[in-house]
Amino acid sequence: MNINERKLKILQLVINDFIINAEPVGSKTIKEKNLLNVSSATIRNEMAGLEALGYLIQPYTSAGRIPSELGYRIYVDSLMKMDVLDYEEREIIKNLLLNNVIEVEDVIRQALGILTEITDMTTIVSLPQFNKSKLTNLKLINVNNSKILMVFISDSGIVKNIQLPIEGVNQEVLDLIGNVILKKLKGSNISEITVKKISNIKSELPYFREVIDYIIPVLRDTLKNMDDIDVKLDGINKIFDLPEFQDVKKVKDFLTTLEDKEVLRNLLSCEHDQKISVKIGEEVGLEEIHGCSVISAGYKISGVQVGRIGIIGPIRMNYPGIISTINYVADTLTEIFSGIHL
Amino acid sequence: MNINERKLKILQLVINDFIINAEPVGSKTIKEKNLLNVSSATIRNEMAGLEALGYLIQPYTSAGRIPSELGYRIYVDSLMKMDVLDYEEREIIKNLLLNNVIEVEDVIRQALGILTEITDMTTIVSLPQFNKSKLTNLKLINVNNSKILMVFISDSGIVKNIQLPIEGVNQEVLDLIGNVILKKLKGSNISEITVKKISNIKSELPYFREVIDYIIPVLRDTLKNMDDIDVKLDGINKIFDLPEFQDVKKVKDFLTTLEDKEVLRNLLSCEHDQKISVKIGEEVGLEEIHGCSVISAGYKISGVQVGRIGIIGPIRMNYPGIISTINYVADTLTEIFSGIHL
DNA sequence: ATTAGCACTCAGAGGAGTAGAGTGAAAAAA
DNA sequence: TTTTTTCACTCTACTCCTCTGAGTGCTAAT
Repeated sequence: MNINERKLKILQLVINDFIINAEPVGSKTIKEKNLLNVSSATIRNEMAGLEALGYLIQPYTSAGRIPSELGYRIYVDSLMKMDVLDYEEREIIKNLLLNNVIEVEDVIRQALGILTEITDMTTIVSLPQFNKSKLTNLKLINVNNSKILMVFISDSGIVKNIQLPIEGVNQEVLDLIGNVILKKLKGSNISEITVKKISNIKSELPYFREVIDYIIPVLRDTLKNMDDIDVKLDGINKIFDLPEFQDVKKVKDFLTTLEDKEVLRNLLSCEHDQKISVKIGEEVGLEEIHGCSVISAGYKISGVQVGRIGIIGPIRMNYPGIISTINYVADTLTEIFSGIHL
Repeated sequence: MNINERKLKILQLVINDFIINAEPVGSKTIKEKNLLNVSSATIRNEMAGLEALGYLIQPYTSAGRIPSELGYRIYVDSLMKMDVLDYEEREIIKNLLLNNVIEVEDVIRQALGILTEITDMTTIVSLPQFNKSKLTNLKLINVNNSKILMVFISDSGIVKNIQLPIEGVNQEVLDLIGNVILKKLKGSNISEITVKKISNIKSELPYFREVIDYIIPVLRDTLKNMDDIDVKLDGINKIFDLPEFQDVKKVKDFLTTLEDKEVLRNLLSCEHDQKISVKIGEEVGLEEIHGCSVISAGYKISGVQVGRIGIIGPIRMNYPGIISTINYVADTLTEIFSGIHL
């Protein structure tokens, strides 16, 4: 059995139909689209061929066909016609995102919300990795007699707070210590701030040893912990409207699995930081989640891909439309983060 | 038809059984508990009486009875035997909470997680209202040439950051301005920082007018927006294990409704800031949520009730056990927030 | 006032029957 | 050889029916 133009055309029609109706597609349905001037019997023969090739699946004898994961792969790689977002849609997205361009995290959260509304899918985003950026400012602030606040600021405009329990150090001393630490570390790539570099600070601060001895290990641990990429989720209840999630067990599995941030990171991860990644079914690579696809696109801050934004939904989804939307949202994020310097 | 001891005893037994088994309770089941030396026929008569009084409901002819909301109300108010948490359970809760006593928000989040695990219910908490506390420190920090960061610290140890887009103001100037604003507002109750009070600051800062003119309205707006109580949710997927949520529509309604923070605030609100609040069924007062009860307890920071922690679940729940757990968790929060001064 | 006895009710499970969508394959047509 | 017509066949989903069992309410006896 070999593949041919007509088979591919039929595969495309079956997938297009199944994406909309979520029900097995029969030869008669394809015939009625009037795009192939052949009878339903011919289509049946071709469909049997596509099944033998592994692109279609028959749920049971005498049902129509549904696409296999391999079928979707072919579809995504070579059959689907990419949508181009029309001007209005692009303007809507851009304007909504430009609404709030002060804090990186807020812009991203906004983008996630917009993507949820447009795609009607559950959306995921990974926030910029703090440790990929450079430290530009650091402050120690007295909270009260028993606690100080450390504020880190990176060149990508991300702010991190850490509170440390330290007894009675006044603000002047904190400013002094803070300035010495900052002078030593300013401009360093955060992931490159090593134990050695930090230990050097000590030699420059002969006073307030007890405070320094306390702060430095905390600083080190904190920077180490920033390795974890933070991930956000939105639109989980979009799945309730999908026929794929009409039984409670499926919903439970889906929601329970997505509670784990490690899982979310995994969903968004992809080889070589590709711009667009489309994982279909088993390619998603999580044992807990079956029958889902993940589409994501990377966004950049100062030319470096620092995070990804995407969606997760049933394998049956509008790939071309969703890919273009995600792509545009990611591009707009990149544009906002580079144009207006945050 | 009048109420009597035996009827109340039967009501109690029916509710205790229904809480566990989630199925209509028949006269035979009650008889087999061997706590009443009467026949099932007598129990049937009494149950018919309880139904006439509105405490029990028969889902259909020839089914057992289930408690009505009124029945649960009587149960909670006077029939149930309050559990006392045993020593071990108290120790577990306390130790888990003492694990992390640096930031108020982290402790509360931890408490929420613990409550979810112990009660197997969806949990809700309202974070301390920033505007009920006093401003103790304020810093302006240069993020980069186009942005500054304002850090507010309150006496309850809560920290808020706001980023403002302001061009090229150097750190010395920011320190100066920050100090003047702080001197003027330090110790003020945040909700009492009025427009007038803020405007007074201007007169003390004859220099850097353009920066001041920009910062002051932002400061005012920010403080005004802090009125919103922030609310957190945990354990939403606990509902999947409950027989009450075995159809997708119910799950959808539940989850969709709880997405709205305003709804969550409503769930936790109660008259006169009672220590413990038990809202049963319709008393929950939300049109969108039926068949649920909400139990919550207030916690304090420096003697003032600043937030509440609680659970939401089906009306059929283990009231005595859950009430004592929530009560203990809230007390422990209060203790942590007062003992170790944050 | 309580209980035993009994006829009655109703949800839910299981089974039979039916409709309809869709197939595969043989035979006819192109 | 390829395509189409035709038709028997398959399988799900739905409806209708019956049967079972839990639980009731009522009556008469204790």
